[in-house]
Amino acid sequence: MSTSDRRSYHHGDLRAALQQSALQLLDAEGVDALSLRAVARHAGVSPNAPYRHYRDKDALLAALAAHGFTELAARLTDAVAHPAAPGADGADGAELAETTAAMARATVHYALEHPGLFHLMFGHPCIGHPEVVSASDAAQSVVATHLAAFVPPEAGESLKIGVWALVHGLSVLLLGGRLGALTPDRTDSLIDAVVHTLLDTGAARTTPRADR
Amino acid sequence: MSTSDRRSYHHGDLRAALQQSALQLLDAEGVDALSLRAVARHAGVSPNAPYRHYRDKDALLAALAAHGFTELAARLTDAVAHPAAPGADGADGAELAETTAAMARATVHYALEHPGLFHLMFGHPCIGHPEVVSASDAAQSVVATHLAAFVPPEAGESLKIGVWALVHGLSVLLLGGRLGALTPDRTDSLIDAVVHTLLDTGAARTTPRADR
DNA sequence: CATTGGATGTTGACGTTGCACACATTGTGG
DNA sequence: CCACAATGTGTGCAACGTCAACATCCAATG
Repeated sequence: MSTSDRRSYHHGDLRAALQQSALQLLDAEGVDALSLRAVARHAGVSPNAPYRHYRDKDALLAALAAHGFTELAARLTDAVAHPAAPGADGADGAELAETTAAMARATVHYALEHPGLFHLMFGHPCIGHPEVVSASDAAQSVVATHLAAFVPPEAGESLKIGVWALVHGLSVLLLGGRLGALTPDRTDSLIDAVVHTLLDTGAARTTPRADR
Repeated sequence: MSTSDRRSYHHGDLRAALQQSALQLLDAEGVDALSLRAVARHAGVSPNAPYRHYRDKDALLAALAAHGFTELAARLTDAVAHPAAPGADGADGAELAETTAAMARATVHYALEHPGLFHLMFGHPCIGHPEVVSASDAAQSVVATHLAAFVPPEAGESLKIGVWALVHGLSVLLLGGRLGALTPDRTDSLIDAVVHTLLDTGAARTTPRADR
């Protein structure tokens, strides 16, 4: 079978299998091409089997989106925990920009890795589901936490929103492939350049870092 | 009939009527609730009439999206042409932030006015349509033009991408209603605060040459 | 052990959708 | 005046989401 062998009439853990199948199809075929029936087919069960585990199609999509946000949050914390930045100039005042760039890179990578999922997470309107909202809030709070170290709580709210918006906007732009096809390296340096152009030099430095 | 009286077998300008009906339904019911048949119904014609004017459903959606980008571009130029900014005098170095905030406000307003359309413009993957791409590029170039006055062409690319990403991210965030329900006034001041937090003390002052 | 009940998967059906085909109606150029 | 291309209609089909009824299995109870 596509995902795992079915022992008999009962499938050991259909819920997880459906989620897995849905994720594969989502990133392979796109959001709107994802049909509940196709998911069931891929999992090797009848078209109506999913209804024993999800109330309707939106419930499945919501579960996928929530999973995506949780995974994104993990990526974000990882990205900040051990930075992949080459120069390692972390000591001076550009830490804010560097942290932001790291989170932007992580988000964009995740978006490019899972385009269908990402589009579902941010694009689908039916995702007012509370499950999704809380997962999304958790991811956002990761950003807020990492940002809080650099600014007074006064401006923290604006910064948080701005950075989250910037990161998300960059992801969408790059996902759309509108900025030309880029190698992963070029993508990273583009992200760095954009982030630094916007908010470098804020507190400490006064000259934009113009590399390249 | 819903839109206009049909004189007889032939409808004077079905193409435009369909577009109009589709726009109404789009913002009323949401993107995925929009069916070609519903559009035809709303326009008072048979389910297959649209196929004489649009190759398929995606073609209709693409036309709508392109229309949206064109209208957005117009709003952007308007917003910068006669700024609605309150006490802010534009003579000092904060012009960049003020211009950006104006464009962000215009975009967010447009997004909140036409949520369905906006979601289609940025969310729908089937919009690789060349018609949409060129309209989107036109809108983006409006942003680039207004930004070019404040920075050297060197950093212009990064700034353009960053501002476009920021504006789009803010729109999505506010469209999603994730930041709490806001009055229009509160929305505007939130946008201003975010944009200034990101740009004011940073990029604006770092470019000493306010050329020309 | 046998029974039985709830959880899980299946089958059939209904209404809706996007789209392809053949057909009807029109006003317009020869 | 009339054929013809443009435009709208009708019918049909496969796929979809979802509901209702049925089948099958595991597990607890006697």
